[in-house]
Amino acid sequence: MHSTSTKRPRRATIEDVASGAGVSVATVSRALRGLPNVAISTRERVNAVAASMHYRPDPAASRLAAGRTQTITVAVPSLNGWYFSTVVAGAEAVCTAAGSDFLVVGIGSLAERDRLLDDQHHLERRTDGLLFVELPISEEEANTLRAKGLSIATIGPTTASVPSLRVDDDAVGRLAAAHLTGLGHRRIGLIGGQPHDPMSFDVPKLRHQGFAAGLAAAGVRLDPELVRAGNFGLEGGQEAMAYLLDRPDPPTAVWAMSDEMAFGAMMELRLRELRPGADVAIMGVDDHEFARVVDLTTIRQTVSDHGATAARILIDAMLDPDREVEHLEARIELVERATTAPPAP
Amino acid sequence: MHSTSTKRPRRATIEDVASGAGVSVATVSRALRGLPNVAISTRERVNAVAASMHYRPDPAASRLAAGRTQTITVAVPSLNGWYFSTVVAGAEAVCTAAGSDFLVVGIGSLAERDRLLDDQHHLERRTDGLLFVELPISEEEANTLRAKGLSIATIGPTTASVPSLRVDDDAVGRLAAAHLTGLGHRRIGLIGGQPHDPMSFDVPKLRHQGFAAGLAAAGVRLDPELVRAGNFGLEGGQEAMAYLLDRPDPPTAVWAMSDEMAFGAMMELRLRELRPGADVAIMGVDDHEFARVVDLTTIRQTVSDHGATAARILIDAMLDPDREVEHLEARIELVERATTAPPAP
DNA sequence: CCGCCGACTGAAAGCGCTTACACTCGCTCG
DNA sequence: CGAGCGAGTGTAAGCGCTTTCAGTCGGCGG
Repeated sequence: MHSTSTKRPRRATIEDVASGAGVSVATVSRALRGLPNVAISTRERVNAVAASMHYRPDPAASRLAAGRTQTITVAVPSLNGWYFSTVVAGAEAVCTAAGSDFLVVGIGSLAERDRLLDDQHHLERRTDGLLFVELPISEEEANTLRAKGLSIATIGPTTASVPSLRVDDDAVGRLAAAHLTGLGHRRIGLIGGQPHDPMSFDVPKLRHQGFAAGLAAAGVRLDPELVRAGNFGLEGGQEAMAYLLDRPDPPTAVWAMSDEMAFGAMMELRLRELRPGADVAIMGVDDHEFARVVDLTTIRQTVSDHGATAARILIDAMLDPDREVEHLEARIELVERATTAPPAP
Repeated sequence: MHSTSTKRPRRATIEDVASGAGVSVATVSRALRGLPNVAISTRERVNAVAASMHYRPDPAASRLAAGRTQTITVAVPSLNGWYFSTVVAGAEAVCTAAGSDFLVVGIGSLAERDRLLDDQHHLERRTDGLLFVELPISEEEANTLRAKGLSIATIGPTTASVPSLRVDDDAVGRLAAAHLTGLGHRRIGLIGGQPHDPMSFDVPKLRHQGFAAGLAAAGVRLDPELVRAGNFGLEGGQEAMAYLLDRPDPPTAVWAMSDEMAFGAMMELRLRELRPGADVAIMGVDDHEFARVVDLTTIRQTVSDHGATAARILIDAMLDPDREVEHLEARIELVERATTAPPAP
């Protein structure tokens, strides 16, 4: 028991299977992958022998020989944060189930995104498909990637030639506006994302637009004084709420563009001993798992499905490159809870 | 513009670089990987040529030839849930920075875990290192994996021969007990994880033990009547709290083994119009991002570091197989907030 | 009865790297 | 002054698959 250099038994190769089954390696390769032109009897024999040997094709070898990697990569701004990790979880399940390896690369900044795209040689022979989560891709970048043989899809930002899953952010804004005005609020604040956040420029803008339009439809004006942007996390929401409450004529209702921001806003309310709903109506977007915990009114997105659906679209596109480009739209739904109520009289 | 069969330019290979630099492919390979026995001048020339050609070694080819994959795989029970996604995020950052591909595989059940380990041929030539998050590994399984040439590390469950990062769950329990008894509570409840949850059997058990011991040290008995287990999420916590409050002699303070469970417990309090802190003291573990939102007293773990640190340990072990097995212990720290207070008089 | 076709199989040429081994020098050392 | 040595380089043999191409063979139409 003092030899550390135990030579481990060679793992079965395709040749072992071939000789075991009395056929050539070519036939084994075909049989195992379910290609046509293999006699049933041969196929069965090969499968049996392979199984008995616990044979697994070496991924590196087949990648090298076939030029396909059986790998899908998801590029995501961050793995922290409920939204992203949930999306990734959904995608992982689908990709793994489809027999692909699932690679994750975190893109923390626009610079990293550019590096990834710029240096496409890094990706080129490393992955077959690329799923961009909330990362905008230009037509041109898409073309370059496709020219390298990569399939792509996006969640969030939409590019005409790239299959995508998006949320109708304009509709989200309108829905929020309708709910709040429906309750009778007239003085309404908005907590948004950084309008200049280069990572997801569209979302805040569209939601803002839709919200303003929705208010207008109810005869309410969105006072620019009551619009405050911050980062999409807790801090951003808290800071923005503090700002709004400090206005000379503060809002009676506030919509935050994400539940996490709404949570932050609620923290600020608590600090000031104001009650959500009773003193200030507050609502978010996402139906984050914890929205229930604090009884937050919100607009539900089925985020886990987002990842799964987008992965599905991507895989479809990989299987059939001639398939028409799919642009799906995710469902949204108002969830009324305790943090919104008619304004205090 | 009607030809879809644009043949893309061949990507540069090591041979292109070799002829470009006027050396053999062997020398290019050595130069690019920083191996010794390459003249400085040669190395520089090769690097320059490679850079000018945007050359990247084909990962599949080098994997096949070298037998190393430059890939680290993290096996995690789920990507949903704050704890796991945070750990994974930490590990991703380190692995990517170290130049490894980062593969994620979700292990939703014990059966899947067994499949993964059983069918080790699946992993064998697919990854160099394996990080198990909250997945127990036996000595024997560890040996088999090592025999296949895989390096391993764990977060959570500890196996003697496997580098690991763990939390002293006994100490966690004692810390919680000390805090609650210090406030003057005597009738104290415990919301735990499934004792039979095969995925992470140790954690609930050890925390339970430590908690009981901590109470005992303060002269308080842990009434079995006031111990209730559920799953580690919101629902589990809510259900358990409901159960505890329905006891004939309900507790004045409750410790939940995770913040998520504590949040669930707080939901139940709200349903019954009881105030956390004032009516029932409640505390958790993790310092989940939202603990601040609801002002929850908790025991902080630096979860993001967990992933990063464990990845670091794994990489170290891979680089130097003879290195002594590291067993690190994560820091814990009491964070006092508003949900714990002395018992109502 | 013969040629042709389609179903099936095998031989062999890679895929783009790594690495053992052999080799060439210009020096140092005895 | 020759053997020996080490630094630097090249040659070539794989790594374990996939895929093209060239068959082989039995059956069927003419």
